Amino acid sequence: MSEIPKTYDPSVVESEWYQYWLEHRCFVADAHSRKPAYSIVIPPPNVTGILHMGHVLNNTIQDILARKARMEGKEVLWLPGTDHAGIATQNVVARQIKKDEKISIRDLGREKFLERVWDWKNKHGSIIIDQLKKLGASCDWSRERFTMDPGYSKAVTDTFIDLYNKGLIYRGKRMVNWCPVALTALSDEEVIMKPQNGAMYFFKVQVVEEPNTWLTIATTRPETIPGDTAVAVNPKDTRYAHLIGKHIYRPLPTEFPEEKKRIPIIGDDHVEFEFGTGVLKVTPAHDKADFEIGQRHKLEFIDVMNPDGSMNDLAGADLRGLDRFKARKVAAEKLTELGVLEKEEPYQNNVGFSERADVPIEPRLSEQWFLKYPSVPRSIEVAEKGDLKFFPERWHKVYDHWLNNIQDWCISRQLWWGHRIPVWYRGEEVRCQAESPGADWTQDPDVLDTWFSSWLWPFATMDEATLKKFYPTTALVSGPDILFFWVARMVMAGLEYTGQTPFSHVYLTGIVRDKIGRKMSKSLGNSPDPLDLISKYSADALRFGVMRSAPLGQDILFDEQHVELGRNFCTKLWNACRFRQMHAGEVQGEIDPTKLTSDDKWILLRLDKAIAEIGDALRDYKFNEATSAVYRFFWSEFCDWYLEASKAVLNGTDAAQKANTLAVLDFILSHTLRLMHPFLPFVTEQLWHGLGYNQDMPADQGGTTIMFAPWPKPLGAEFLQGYSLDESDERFVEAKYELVTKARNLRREFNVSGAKKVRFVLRSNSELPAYEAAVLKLLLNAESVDFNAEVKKGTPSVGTQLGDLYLPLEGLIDVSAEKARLNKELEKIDAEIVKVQEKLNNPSFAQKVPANVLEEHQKRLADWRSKREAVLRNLKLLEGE
RNA sequence: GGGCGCUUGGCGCAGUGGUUAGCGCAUCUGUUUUACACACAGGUGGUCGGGGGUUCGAAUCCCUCAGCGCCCACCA
Repeated sequence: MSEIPKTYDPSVVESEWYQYWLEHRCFVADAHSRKPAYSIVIPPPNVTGILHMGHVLNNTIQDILARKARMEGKEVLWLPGTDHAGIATQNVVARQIKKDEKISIRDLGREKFLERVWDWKNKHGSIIIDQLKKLGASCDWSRERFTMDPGYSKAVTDTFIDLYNKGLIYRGKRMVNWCPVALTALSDEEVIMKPQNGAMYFFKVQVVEEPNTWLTIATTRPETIPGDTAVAVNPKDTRYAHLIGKHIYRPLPTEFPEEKKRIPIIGDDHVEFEFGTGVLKVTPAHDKADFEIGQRHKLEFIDVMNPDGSMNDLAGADLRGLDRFKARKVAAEKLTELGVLEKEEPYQNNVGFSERADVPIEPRLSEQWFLKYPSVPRSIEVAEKGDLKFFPERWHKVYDHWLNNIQDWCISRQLWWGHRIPVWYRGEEVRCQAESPGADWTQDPDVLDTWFSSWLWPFATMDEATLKKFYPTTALVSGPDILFFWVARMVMAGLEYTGQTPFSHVYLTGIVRDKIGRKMSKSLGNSPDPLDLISKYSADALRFGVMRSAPLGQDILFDEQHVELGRNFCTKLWNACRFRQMHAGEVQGEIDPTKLTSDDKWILLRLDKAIAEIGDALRDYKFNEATSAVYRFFWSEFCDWYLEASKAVLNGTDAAQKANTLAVLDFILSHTLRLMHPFLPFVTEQLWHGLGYNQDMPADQGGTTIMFAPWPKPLGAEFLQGYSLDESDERFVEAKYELVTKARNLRREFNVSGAKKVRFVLRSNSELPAYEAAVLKLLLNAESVDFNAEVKKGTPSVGTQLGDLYLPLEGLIDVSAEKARLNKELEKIDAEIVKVQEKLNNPSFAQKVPANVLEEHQKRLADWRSKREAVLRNLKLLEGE
């Protein structure tokens, strides 16, 4: 046992213990262990990323699960790593190069650029890993993986080849979400719909065959008119149905000859009667729905834009070279000049934005690789059958809905940073294989969507032995924002390639928001730097604060005050342990059951309850409940009551009794530290050693580190019986504490300072044992507690379950005031009695209510009545002689 | 348009049919009492978004309205 210093300096302690754990290989998972396995794979953060509050939440939860599992005797693997994050990383490095060297990456060339990205990765890639270490994450760093590691990359390539050979991957010219800034295709999931304020343009077109007939078309995108290859109406729409088969002249580009502007009027069910004018311009190359109409009617596809979103030659002389937004305005002007623009109305619609570049995506026809998702029915089935469970459960529905409506996944990206598509071309020949078939073959220039690699994460990260021991993993902890991107896809890949769901529990955290509910973001500047919080309050404090405010799957409104609370809690723990140590003595061994005081029994029972509660809460992933239970037990029950009561013995003279109380204190503290360790790994480790609890333990049971000390189990019937702990002890002690609270209230009401030692009188039928009297005296800060002594008329009093308590006050007695006070009290009690009685008098209540509820109500009534009697007794005393 | 979540004291949340609706923060009062002022003791403050229903009994179940938020969806 080393001496616990007066103040706790987390900054030193935390880094020392982390180093210690690393040196003792505490986080390393043994694939050949005989212990039952518990495994988690980390959601790999972006290599370019820095730790934010979402990571703190996510990884604290995983760490809690991992640490608890270790203490429960499991062989734990928490597998860490990072994601190459294609677009994000490419952007970051490209921007840096542009800034430093004023050159674009195209100038640099593919090979050179990739070298730069690797340089960047090697230089900065460990930042977020180091930050996780600061947080206390107990990951097995010896197994750290990166999605572009050679082995991992091979898995990605092999997967592609396999799915290709199965006919699930195909190449096709289709409508994709095109990001005009990143110049790449995106998956549907990477598109974010945002309401935009734009305009609806109404323009008219002349029917070729009926020059007197004009149709009015509504559009938000007049710049795409040069790409229109038909006009569509609903065949059931009587206003227009007769025109199907005829033609109109497309107004743009103006300089085109008439025959080039002549486009058909077609009938298609997709057109809504009510919307706009009921006439739809069809632009198959620039709109997903129009593309489908185009296919149905074998229309021409005219692409009028360049990849960067500017207009090309086909858009005509007026628009050529203009940016799409500028072109929209110019197109509207042209329509006005032609005299065909009827009106322009403000209009709000949803526009898809590129997640990364935050610009409107362009639906664009392009040649891409697509994947028909594998193992979809089984993915739905495993969740239905409960082999895959969601916490909270409601996410199952969301998962299910997505799987039932998925479209093929566009997996190719026009980027350089990522896994190259393993497809080779020679003229018309195509081959899908890892290595080049020969010198005259060229590889597909595209890379794969980052998620096409991360969906293999739970198994592609593991070697054979590790897989055998730790796969499938136990739990996955993720934010709900990547449920589709990552979680669902991992299930599919897992089922397809391992035949098993890669994890059986999915815990979806809330999203961390600021205290007024906004999403944390760099641009708002409302995201605190977790490292600042750690250096200000400690990692333990940060973890505790975040956990305490993280209800099951609800969004978390982050407030620094939570962290402050966490720090205060650590300090409280520190001081309570110091208190134990100040009362000297070596760690006490066994508790002598015959020497237990009522308070000892009470706190042991409370501990038992807390252990059960914390265990249950953690089993259900209710981290805030677990944290609250820890908090309540330790602070409100142990510190506020037991510790204070224990001073009656510790400051006394009975050495044997003292030793027993110290043994109880050690028992409680040892359990408490272990219960807290998953939440507060550092301070608990420090105190575990500081109090010497490691000394009697075998090395793998907490002798070296609290990390492997056994996780507390409920004490069990045998223990409770052996120590003769039962409800009567609980009731008595609670009555005692109730008396103390009431007495303190009495002081308050009569302005008697809590610091002043005063005399109390307790009048009761049964005498209190000396120990109880001593505890009362201490808790009441009394000069004495006189049993059944005489009190003067008008002495303030309060009725308790242990008797009537009086606070004799010389010279301060005011009979009428006291009478008024008691009468007021009486009124309150009477009201309660009426309430309960009314319930009990209701005949259907007595009939229908279960026996225990009835009993409870009767007990309550008796309780109120005895309180009433106490007040009446005292009133009588006031009036009497 | 569909789905989901939320609405409890000033703020953030617990409580999902049965004690006097809890907790933390904030606030007010008192206390520097040898574990802790990052503390201790005590207090003020809510009838549980509105309305209706089921029930002996509802914050808790059902219906409905309203507000906030999220997700999904090819209405130009």
